[in-house]
Amino acid sequence: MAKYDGDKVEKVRQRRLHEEQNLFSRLPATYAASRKQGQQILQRAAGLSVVEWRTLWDLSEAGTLTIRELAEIQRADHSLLSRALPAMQKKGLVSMQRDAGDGRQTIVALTDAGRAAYKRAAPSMKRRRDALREQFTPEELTTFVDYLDRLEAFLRQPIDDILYEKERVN
Amino acid sequence: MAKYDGDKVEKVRQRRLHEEQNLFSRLPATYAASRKQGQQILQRAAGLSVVEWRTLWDLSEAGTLTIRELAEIQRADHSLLSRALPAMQKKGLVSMQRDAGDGRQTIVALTDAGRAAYKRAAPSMKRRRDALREQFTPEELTTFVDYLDRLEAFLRQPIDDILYEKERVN
DNA sequence: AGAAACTACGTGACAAGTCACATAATTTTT
DNA sequence: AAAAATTATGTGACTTGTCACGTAGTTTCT
Repeated sequence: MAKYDGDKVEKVRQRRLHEEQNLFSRLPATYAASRKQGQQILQRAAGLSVVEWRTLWDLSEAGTLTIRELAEIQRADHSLLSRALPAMQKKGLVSMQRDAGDGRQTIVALTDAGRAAYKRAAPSMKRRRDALREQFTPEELTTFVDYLDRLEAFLRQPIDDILYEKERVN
Repeated sequence: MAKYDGDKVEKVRQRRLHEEQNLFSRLPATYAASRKQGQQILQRAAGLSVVEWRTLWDLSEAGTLTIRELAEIQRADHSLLSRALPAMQKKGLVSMQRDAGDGRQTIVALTDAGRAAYKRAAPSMKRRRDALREQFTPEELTTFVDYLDRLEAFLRQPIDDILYEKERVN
């Protein structure tokens, strides 16, 4: 005895369809899917979290880095790293030591275990990036990144510039 | 006495540049910026959170909805709504009642206060959407959403399809 | 040199998501 | 009709991310 309210179903469909065209509502869902997929792959391949993976990758590519540098590369707040790193150290993935030259900084370096974990995860992550390249042409990817660039620039504007744009002298 | 390690600076720059082209690493930062901007506007305009705003908007457009329907429209997990709604009820923004017809469901409806809060926030949010349309042409926006569509479809694939694609019989 | 300003990091509090699992109500099967 | 499967919701635990603020170390200014 399905009490089917066709009108209601249609309303939901309409609303969902409408949201489908809204960039601001698509972005969270797309990112959430990305994060979830990344988490699954990393968990399975090497028992790593996304933040851990990014950190190992950056250290592999750029050598030792400070917390601030890691945060800058990852476009994230330093506090995220500040919290994740001690745990990574405890797991033996990285070493941390105060910079002798500048006592404020902490120098983070890969350990052998960190390098090994990176190597366990890297092939799967590479396969994922390769698979993405099968879905988009190089031109599309370039355009996509360009759109994200422009969107991010827009989003990082002071909100007054957006809300009271007419008063801007531009 | 700036101990300037030019080589190191260059490494960081290189690494950041590299990440700049990586969709998987741009997405989190772009989304974070979007969320932050939305939070600021909503907080200032009506003291609302993003989840609250979405919910008020959906209810305004589609009438009363169940928790599942709200989650579906928002492409989010039902638990997010399940947690947010009681607080919204306490604030007087929505009413919740068990569906008499199907005792599993909860019917969520706007209250007058909810409608008022929606009306306070809506103009700013509309201005933001309008401002976005000044940054992208309609064609670009369509393409952008299409890319997000395709990316999301890719991301929601079972990870085995991605990691062992060669074995797929497709 | 001492004061003032700046920088790096740690940490508490919160928002927005996810998953897994429990429970109760409904629907489908046998 | 009873059993089995499905569905809607609630809830604990966790990840990723933000901000604000405190503290300590460095740099700049006077």
